[in-house]
Amino acid sequence: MSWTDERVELLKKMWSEGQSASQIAKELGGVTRNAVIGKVHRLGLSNRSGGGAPQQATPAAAAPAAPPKPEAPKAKPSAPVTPAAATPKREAPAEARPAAEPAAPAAPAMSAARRAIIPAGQPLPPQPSANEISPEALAKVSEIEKKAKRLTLMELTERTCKWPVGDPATEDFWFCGLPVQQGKPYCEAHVGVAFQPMSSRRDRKR
DNA sequence: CCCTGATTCGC
DNA sequence: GCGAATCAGG
Repeated sequence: MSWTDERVELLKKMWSEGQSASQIAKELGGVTRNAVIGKVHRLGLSNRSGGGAPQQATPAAAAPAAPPKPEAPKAKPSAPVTPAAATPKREAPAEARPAAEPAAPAAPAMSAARRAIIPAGQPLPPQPSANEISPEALAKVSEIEKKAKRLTLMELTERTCKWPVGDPATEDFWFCGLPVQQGKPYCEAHVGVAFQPMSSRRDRKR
């Protein structure tokens, strides 16, 4: 693979968006994160500042080269607003057993998809959910989504949060990807809304 | 251990 | 110019 114009463009775009070198490498394909970092430096844009600097820059970095930033702060269209913050709460699986957890990501993702067939982008509140997740947990989730790695299904590993965000039927769909909590399939924030203690349903008339 | 970016240096 | 190896850090 070589650094074609298109690839460089994507690199620039992603880098200024705050994506990590490894994520960019995955997206580009055919290159390692080292290659990406190397290119970033050769392009002289190690200074990420194009609208927002959310990452965690290395404090000890005396970069002598700090050329002007030609990249204009292109408005990031990605939907920061996600109904998913409230969406998945409905299917929050109240699992009490810390054992076996099959295809965790598929479950919530799919169920969200089938219902999304109706309205896309509108809150889908029907469905009398019989559980209330602490507002704190939900707030935490919407916040965490800003820092999410936004991985694709293929990029998920055993230690990346598999919480789905967005509508699987659209481009705006990804998995959290943040570091999972010990043994769980989700990150801390998502574990909070995914695993509910058995409650609010003392009457399990069946 | 997982991850991050920074730098070096043979190619 | 490129990027693996390495370094330094969280």
